[in-house]
Amino acid sequence: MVARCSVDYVGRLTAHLPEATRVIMVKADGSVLIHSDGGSYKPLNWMSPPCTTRIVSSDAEETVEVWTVENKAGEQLVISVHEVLHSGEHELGVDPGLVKDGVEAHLQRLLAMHVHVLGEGWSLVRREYPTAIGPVDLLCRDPYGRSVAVEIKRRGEIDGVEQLTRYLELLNRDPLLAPVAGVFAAQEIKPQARVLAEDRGIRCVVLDYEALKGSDDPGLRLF
Amino acid sequence: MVARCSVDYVGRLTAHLPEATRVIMVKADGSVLIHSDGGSYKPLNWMSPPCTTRIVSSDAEETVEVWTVENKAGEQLVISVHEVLHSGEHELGVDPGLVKDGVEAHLQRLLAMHVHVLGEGWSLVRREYPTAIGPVDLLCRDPYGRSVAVEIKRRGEIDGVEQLTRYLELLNRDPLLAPVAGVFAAQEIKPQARVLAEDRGIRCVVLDYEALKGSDDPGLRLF
DNA sequence: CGATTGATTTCGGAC
DNA sequence: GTCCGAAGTCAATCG
Repeated sequence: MVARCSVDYVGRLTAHLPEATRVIMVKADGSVLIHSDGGSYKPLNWMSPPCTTRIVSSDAEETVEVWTVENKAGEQLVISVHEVLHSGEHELGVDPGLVKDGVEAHLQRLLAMHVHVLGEGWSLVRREYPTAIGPVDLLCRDPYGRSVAVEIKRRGEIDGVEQLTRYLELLNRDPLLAPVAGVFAAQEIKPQARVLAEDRGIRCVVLDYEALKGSDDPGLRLF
Repeated sequence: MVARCSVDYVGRLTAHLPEATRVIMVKADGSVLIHSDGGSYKPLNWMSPPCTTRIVSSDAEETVEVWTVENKAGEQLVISVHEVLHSGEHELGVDPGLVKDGVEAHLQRLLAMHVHVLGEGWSLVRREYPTAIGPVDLLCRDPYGRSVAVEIKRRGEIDGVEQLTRYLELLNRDPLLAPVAGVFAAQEIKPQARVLAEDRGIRCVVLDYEALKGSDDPGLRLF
C-alpha cells in the first residue's frame, strides 16, 4: 500500500513518524514494514513476526483507518492512515532462499586446507578446537611442535583480539598444550586491532580470499 | 513491482536467488530491495545507494528484461525478470524522519541524574569522563570518596564487560584516581556477561528504564 | 575521511 | 528455547 500516514511505535523504545507519504508492506507472516523513498534497506519503522494486525475504520476528519500491529511481547505499532494512494495484494508463495559464498566459514575451511601459508612446516591439529568458553577456529603446530591458536575473521577488529586473548589464557592453563602462541588472521585488520594484538604478542596475518580459493599455489600476502 | 525473477549478487560476497515470485522495490535514491513474503524487515537481496540501474529488454525465451544495478565499488546486483505480475510508480516526497526515545544516551542521562540508585551517598564526577582509549560513561564517587567507573548498556553483553575492563585498567594507572572500582549497568545483563564481570570484581546493576524516567523515587531493581 | 559504537539490530547455528 | 557470534551488517558520531 502507498499511503499518507503517521506512525507510532511503543515497545523496546518509543518512536514517532510524522505524517508523510510512505510505502506500507504487509508480508504473509503478518510482519509490517514502513518504507520511505530513500535510506537503505532498513524501514523507518516495522513490526517483526509473529504479530497480528487489527484494522479499525476511523470516522475522524483526517484519518481513514487505524492499524494496530501487536506482537506477543505487547509491543505496538500504530499506523494512522490519512489517505490511500495505492493498494494491492499478491500471493508470492514460499521462497527457495539465498545461496551465499565467501563468508567466515569458507575462510576457515580454506585456511585449514592451507595452514602452511601461516608458516613453513606448520600442521593442523584440528578445526573448532573445543575449550570451556567455546571453540577456537584452528589449533595448529609449528615445526618445533609448539601449539598455535588461530582466530579467523573476515574483518579483524578489537573484539576478535579479545576473543582470541580469552582462548589463549584458557589454553595456556593446559600443561599439555602450553605455551600456546596466537595468530589473528583476517581479510582486513583494523589498525587498532593490530596494535592491541601485537601489544599482546599475537601475530597478525592478512588473508587473500581469492588466492586461497583459487589455487594450490596461493599468492598469500603476509605482512 | 511484483515479479517472478532470479537474482545474482556479486560484490563483497557472491549470492544467488533461484527463480521465485518476489517484490522488487526501487527507491528515489536508486537503491533496490528484493523482498520475499516472509522473514523480517531485511530483504533477501539489495543494493544500497548510491547506485545506478540499467534495464535491458531480453529476447530470451524465459526472460522479459534484465536489470543490472551497480554501485561505485563495482558491486553488482543482476535481476532477471521472467514475468511481471504488477508494476507501479509513486512519488513519495521527502520524509520528516523518525523521532526516538529510550536509547542508551537517554539511559546515561537518566542515571547521571540519579546516581544515588547505585548506592547511598554516591555522587557524579562527570559523564563521558575522557581516557586515552575513549570516554567512560560515568565516573562517580562513593561516600568514602573512592572512584567508580560506570559502563551503561541497554543490553549488557561480554564486549561491554571487556570495554569496562580496559577503562578500569587505564584509570587505575592514574595515582590521583586509583583505586577505581567498576559498575556494569544495563536494562538486561546476559548470564555470560554477569559471570565475567563478577569474576573480575565488577558489580552488575540491572536498570529499570521506566522507573528511572517516571519518578524521583525510582523503584530501582538491584540484584 | 577513517575509526568507533549502537541497533526496536537480524540471522543462523549450537547446546 | 536460549545463548552466542557473524553480518554484503547499517548508520551516527567523533577525531
